[in-house]
Amino acid sequence: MVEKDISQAVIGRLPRYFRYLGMLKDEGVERVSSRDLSDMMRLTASQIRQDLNHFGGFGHQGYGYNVENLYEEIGKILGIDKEHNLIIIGAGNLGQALVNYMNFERRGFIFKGIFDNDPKIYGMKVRNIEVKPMEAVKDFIKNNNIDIAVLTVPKDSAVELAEELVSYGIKAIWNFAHVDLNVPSGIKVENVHLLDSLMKLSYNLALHEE
Amino acid sequence: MVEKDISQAVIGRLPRYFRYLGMLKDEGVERVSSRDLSDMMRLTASQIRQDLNHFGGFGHQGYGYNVENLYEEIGKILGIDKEHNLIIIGAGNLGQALVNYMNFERRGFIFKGIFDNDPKIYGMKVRNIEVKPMEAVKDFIKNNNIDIAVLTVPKDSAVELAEELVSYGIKAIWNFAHVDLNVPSGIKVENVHLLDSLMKLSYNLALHEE
DNA sequence: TAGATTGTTAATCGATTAACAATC
DNA sequence: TAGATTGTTAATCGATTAACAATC
Repeated sequence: MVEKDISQAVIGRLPRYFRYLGMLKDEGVERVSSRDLSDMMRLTASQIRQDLNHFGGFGHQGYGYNVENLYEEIGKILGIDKEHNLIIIGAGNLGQALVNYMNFERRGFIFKGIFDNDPKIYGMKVRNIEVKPMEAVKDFIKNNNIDIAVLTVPKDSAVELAEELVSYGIKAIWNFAHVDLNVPSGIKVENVHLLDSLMKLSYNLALHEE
Repeated sequence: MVEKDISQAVIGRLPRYFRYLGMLKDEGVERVSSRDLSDMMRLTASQIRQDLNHFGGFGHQGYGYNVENLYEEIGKILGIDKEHNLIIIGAGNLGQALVNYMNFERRGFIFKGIFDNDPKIYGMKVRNIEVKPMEAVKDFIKNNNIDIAVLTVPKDSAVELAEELVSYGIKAIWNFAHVDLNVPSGIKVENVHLLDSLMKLSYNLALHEE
């Protein structure tokens, strides 16, 4: 992977392309034109072609794109042709819900460990994974080839925990805590700020009310 | 609220402004300049001033912005000066986790009802709210002044359910199902596509690996 | 071959940044 | 008053859309 400097706007659309191509594949569709795909996805054919051509010429003139091939190529670009090992920090409701959600595993995101700092739940099992104390996380990362840490802890401890995880070699954090993490450049953070999302909905709702 | 045609890029930044202003308020800070705020938030002072001026001149020359005042104004813009009543469709792990998460309620997002189509869990209580059968949702919406429906159901039933909810008068949907809903214009949808988010992280991780 | 559709260049549109007069 | 900082206009940058020659 040497495609550099591709805007996050483009990258943000890739999973959606992937999803639509997966649907077409499941329907047994063999090829699709940028025009047809754009009709389905409600964006312009031009944008689709521009987006894809950041990564290579996957299409054929007069034919369009081979669905199965393009699906696979986007999968590779997204790095989900390989498995990823995850740990989750914070075994609360949300943490447990994520571990129990099977679709991540189907796409190669495998939960390997769950950690918490509440002794009352040490040993508790969530989908066959035992909750371990935070003290065990350092060795666990080293010994289990962990790529991604999922932070489902209260915001007050999140910033400090992120720094700790980075010091143990974690390169990517999926952050559900409602706070901006402060990590060195090179460490990838993807925020899921649920309250922010809900506020956006509230704004758009207020706009057309009354 | 008559501020129209403001780009979603701007709106997407409002909750973050709100969060930083809340922090400053809690620290007892009285005023802040766009410059100071931009240093904290790692964006340009120019952008902050442009963003805010979409909604009005909240600052004062030579002084900056009054923290408490700006915090309140942004709260109003986001529509969280009022309470919102929500129902949740799908009482699985994620649905339960959301209901149990107290921070939504603290911001005026109140879960009023939980619905599912699995008879085995009818009557089960999640934070004192009883899970009701889907058949009850129509009347519930009518009688309880519900603004927002939260969809935490498998993707296969989501599209149909969304249409049903719209027919009952729901104006906003917070969609956790991994599918694009098909609703009339005017109905607000905010998607939380967790798998897409994780894929973005995977992409960015792959980029700098090896 | 004729028709379809790509990849890519050029044109447009929109968002961000810079600059500065206004003014507290 | 002098200094600080806004609100706003102008300049720049980047992303999206349009157009079309290349070619399957």
